[in-house]
Amino acid sequence: MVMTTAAALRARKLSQRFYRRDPAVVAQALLGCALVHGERAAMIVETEAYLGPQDLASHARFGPTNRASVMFGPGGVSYVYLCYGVHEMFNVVTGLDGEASAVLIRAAAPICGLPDEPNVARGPGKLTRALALSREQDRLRLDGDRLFLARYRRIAATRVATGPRVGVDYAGSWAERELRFWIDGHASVSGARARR
DNA sequence: GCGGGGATTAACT
DNA sequence: GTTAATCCCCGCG
Repeated sequence: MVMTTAAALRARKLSQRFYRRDPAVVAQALLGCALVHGERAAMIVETEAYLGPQDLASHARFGPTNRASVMFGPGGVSYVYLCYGVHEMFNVVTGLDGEASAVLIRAAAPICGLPDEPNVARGPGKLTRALALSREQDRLRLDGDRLFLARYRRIAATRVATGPRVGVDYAGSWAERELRFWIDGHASVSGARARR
């Protein structure tokens, strides 16, 4: 078996069209896809959808602010921000221009260019660290040469689990919506507050 | 300007 | 289970 490289994944890059759909649809479709940054690549195993200004868990709830205005543009672009003054979070903007939706990438399994340990990118903060993603990668097209997503593994619908999003208890009834998606039983899915 | 708090993590008790 | 780390965004005045 030949080791997959970041260069080999380039041929399977996702098009801009992929992202211009409903964030919950994109969140599920991203499971099993590869997130590639330079020579590093990991398979996405956990995502969350954020629906728009009406979603009280989303940064879009404040409108098109300096930080989050990229969410209001067309999909296929990165949104990276600093959380708790400590961790950077990597998001994929989705939908059409004017629809402020996005998908948070919460966990991934190593493919190449990073330590082959199931926990190295388990959790959104650890994922950005493992893939060397930071706010320098904010607002970049996701079909670039160094930063892109690609088809990698096909995940059967029966292997996809859903549940409430993590860390958004302040969002009232929006906290209960099942907008978190993960590959059931995968060792790289974040576990701490996985279930409620 | 000021103050509150957060899409987290690791290291404690 | 609890908490520190650490910063900048956002709302308000």
